[in-house]
Formats: sequence, C-alpha cells, structure tokens
Amino acid sequence: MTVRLRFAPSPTGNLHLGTLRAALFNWLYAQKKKGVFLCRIEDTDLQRSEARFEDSIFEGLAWLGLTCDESPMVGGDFGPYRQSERRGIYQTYIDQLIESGYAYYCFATPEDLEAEREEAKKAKKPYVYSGKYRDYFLDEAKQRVQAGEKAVLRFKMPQSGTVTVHDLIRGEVTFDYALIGDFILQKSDGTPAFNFAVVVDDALMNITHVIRGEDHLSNMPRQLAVFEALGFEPPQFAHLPMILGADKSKLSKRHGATNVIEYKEQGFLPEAMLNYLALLGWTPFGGHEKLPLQDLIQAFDIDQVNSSGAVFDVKKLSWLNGQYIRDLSATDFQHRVVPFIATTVMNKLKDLYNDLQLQQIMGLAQASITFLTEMEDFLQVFIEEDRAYQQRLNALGFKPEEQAFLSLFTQKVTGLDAAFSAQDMKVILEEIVAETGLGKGKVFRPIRIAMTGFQSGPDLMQVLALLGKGCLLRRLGMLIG
RNA sequence: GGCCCCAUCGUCUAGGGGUUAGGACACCAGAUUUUCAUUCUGGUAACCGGGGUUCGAAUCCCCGUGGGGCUACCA
Repeated sequence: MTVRLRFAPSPTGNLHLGTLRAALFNWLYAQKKKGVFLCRIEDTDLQRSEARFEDSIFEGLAWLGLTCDESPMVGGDFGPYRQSERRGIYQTYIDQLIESGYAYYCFATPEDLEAEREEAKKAKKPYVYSGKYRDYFLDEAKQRVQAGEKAVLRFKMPQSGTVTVHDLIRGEVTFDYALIGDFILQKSDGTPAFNFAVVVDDALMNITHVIRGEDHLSNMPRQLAVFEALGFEPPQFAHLPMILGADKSKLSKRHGATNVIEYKEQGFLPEAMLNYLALLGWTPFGGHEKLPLQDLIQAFDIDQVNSSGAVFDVKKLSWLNGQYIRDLSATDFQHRVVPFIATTVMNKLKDLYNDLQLQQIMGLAQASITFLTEMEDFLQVFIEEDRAYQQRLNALGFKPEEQAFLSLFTQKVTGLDAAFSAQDMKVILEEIVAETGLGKGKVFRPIRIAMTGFQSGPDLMQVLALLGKGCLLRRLGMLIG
C-alpha cells in the first residue's frame, strides 16, 4: 500500500519554522516510503486566512524543494485541496452525523458559554461544555434553524470512560472522556470546525500517516471519535516535539526570525536549513550530523524521532551553512551568490576582472564565508574606488613615512610583469622581508593596509595579484607621492 | 485550576540496568595563516530533586519540581 502523507497548514501567518519542520518530516517519510506527499490548505477560519500567507507557504516549500505530489497548485485526484472549497463535501458528512444521532444542534450563545465557564471557575471545577442541547428534539431544533435561528452543530462525545490512543512517537496516551465535552463540528456561519474537517479530509484523501505538532495531541480523542462515527479507518499518528526559543518557551518572533523566507534573505542555503531542521528532534544512526537530503531520506524513520522539545540554535544552523557553502561546486556557488550581489557591484567586477580572475575571487569567497549575504563585504576590497580607499586609510591613521620599505616595494612592483601572479608577489614580499630584516608581520600587515585600506581579508598575495600592477602603483603613488 | 506531553554538557543529542556517560554546535587553548575567516588538534562542560525496585539505576517504578501543550463558534 502506498503511504500518503499530508502537510496541512492554515494560511493565517507566514510559513513558520515549526510548520516547516512538520512539512519536512512528512515529506521525508513520503520519500522514504516512495509514497505521496500532499499539501492541503486549512483555511476554514475565514477571518484570519489570507491569500498572501498561502503564497508564503508555497514560496517557502519551493525554496526548500519540498515538492507536493498533490496540492491546490498542482491539483490531484483527491481535491479540492483547500478546505474553503470543500463545503459541499463537509455537508454530506454533517448530514450523515445528524441522521445517525452523533451530531446535534446547539443554540447556546457565546454569552451562555461564557457564563458556564465562569460558573465552573467559581466552583473550581474543570470547564466542560454542559451539553444542554444534547437531548433537544431534533425536529424542533431543525424548525428553529429553518426559522433563521443561529446554531452550531456539536458532536456527542462519550461522557464517561477513557480512551487510549496510539502515537508512533509517544506510545499509548490515555484521556478521560468526562473531561472532553461535546465539541463543535460546524460553526454557526456554516463553516466546518477544525476537528471535523481534518477528519473528513484525512479520510477522503486516504491519508495513512499524520505527522504534526505536539499541540495537536490533545485533539486525538475528538478526531478518533469522529473517524469512528463516520465509519472511517483512522490513519497512524505521530506528534512531533515543539521547536522552542532560547528561553525554552514556544518559538516566537521575539526569538528572532520565525518566517522561513527570512532565512533565505539572510543568506542561508536550503540544504543547510533542511539538514538542521531534520536534526531537531531526530538523530540519524552513526552520529553523522551533516546529511544531504538524499541521505536524510535514507536514514529517516518516524519512530526514531524523540519526544522532548528542542531549542532552535541558529549557531549550529550557521555552521552547517558554512559547510554546505564549501561543498557547492564552483559554478553552483556562483549561481547561488549572484542574487546577493548588487548589479552595480557585479558590473564593476566584470569591468575590472576577466573570467579567470572572477573565478579566483569567487573561490576565495567560497572557502571562507558563512552566509551568502557576506558577499558584499567580501567583494569590497576588489572593487573599491581610490577615493573610498583613501578615506579608509586616513581613518586608520596609516603613516607611509613610518614604512620606509614602501619605496622598496614600489621598486619591486615596478619591475613586475603586468600579468604577475600571486606567486610572483609572494617572491617579492619575501625578498623585502629578507632585505629589511623585518618580520613577516611587520611587512605584510602594513602592505595590506597600504594597498587595500583593510586590516584583514583574503590571502594578501592573491588580493594584490588581483588588484593588478596598475592599481598598486597608482595607490603607492598616492601614498608616497 | 484541570488534563496531556516532556526532562543527559550552555544548545542539539547518543546511551534503555554494570560505559573512563559518546558525538556535534557553541566556548576556551594550541597549530596553520601577514590578518579576519577557513582548516586542523586538544580541552572545559551534563544524567532536575527525593524515594523505591535491584548485588548494581542516567537507564525501571512512584512522588515532587521545572518546562511545554491543550482547555475557543483558532488550527
């Protein structure tokens, strides 16, 4: 039997890290089992759902390459894939539940319910909906609804006893029916409520495994009861631990970026994000933590997922990012990095350097940066105009007269071939060290500052060779001149 | 408040009765480098507390404590 996994976000906010992690685990399992991964948009809350959030969700999935076999975008045999477009389907099952006596109309107003809650609070008892319309005559209820009265539909839950549910990650979990109460299947505006819609959809879409956040665990008894009332076979469930902020509370904006696309903008690679997220709550056998997607699929299994919450650590993500940047092929690196380089900068580079030199510059960058966004800073030294260079030099308080060997350096540069190499530069630098008797540091550092205006940066010989004879002599002239 | 879930270095985790409690990130130190970064080597650092069970508990059980989730006409 093919497994069918679903990712069921509600478009009430941008794609969140926790939501994405749920998507990833579903996707990984589907890939591993050569099954189907589908995306269903749970937009039954008309007030909070927005099209732009749905866009955000798909934008994030696309960035990470988590492709959907079925979704509102690509369609599929089990659509529609937006709950807002499935009203007719839900109505069929609502009718069925009314006829079979599992569902009943409830005319309690929000004020009535609030009063019930207050009362329970005063009596220091746990609040459970009273079920006061539970045994109301159906004919009478239908008449009132026909007459235009507002009502919700509630599900008749068992009122006593316990239910034990099985979770792939947590094992057996037992709940007490007396504490659950009759929940809402359909709101008074006719839209289906979550615990009902999700069951109908999972059943009709032939979902075999539901992997979702731990926050859904306590909904299990309700959903299982609906599965049973409707005569559907429930799927298997796995509830993932929550992703937490540094203070161990639920991850939220005050912990930094939670919107997935922000990580793209900050220069993270999707490979690193995927790998890191997979490590949150799960460890592959063997202790290898850096696993590319294909290895992740191979190694993944639901029952190895652990059950305690995990703090999101951007430092480890960053480390992985550096690792994945280094793993890229030279051409792939260039493709990834181009969107992070302003066109003016790019044009300047192309003016100043030939293809081979550009490749060298890119190679230097790839070997050392952690985020793609570091590119702009990294490239500064190669494209700096003389005026900006001089300003920086002044700011550093550089005194050419203290560096007597600069004229020696000028002589040697003058004698260099126009197309000198980093190796050639190394030779003359070492000559200067030998001839002046100064240490390497006493020579290299001042030359770096004098020629680039920076105190640190990529390999000095490479930088000087790339800047070229003309640039060096011009700047030396400005200094000593 | 009630119900449910959870608890090993700062963080992610391995380990599921006998281990010098292992790894990764971070951190610190050293090496490499003219330098930042990268890279390499080494180091510091943990079983929440209390009771049981057992010859023996980080591991099994109970209680506590702490954290989280749910307790909506949100999902």
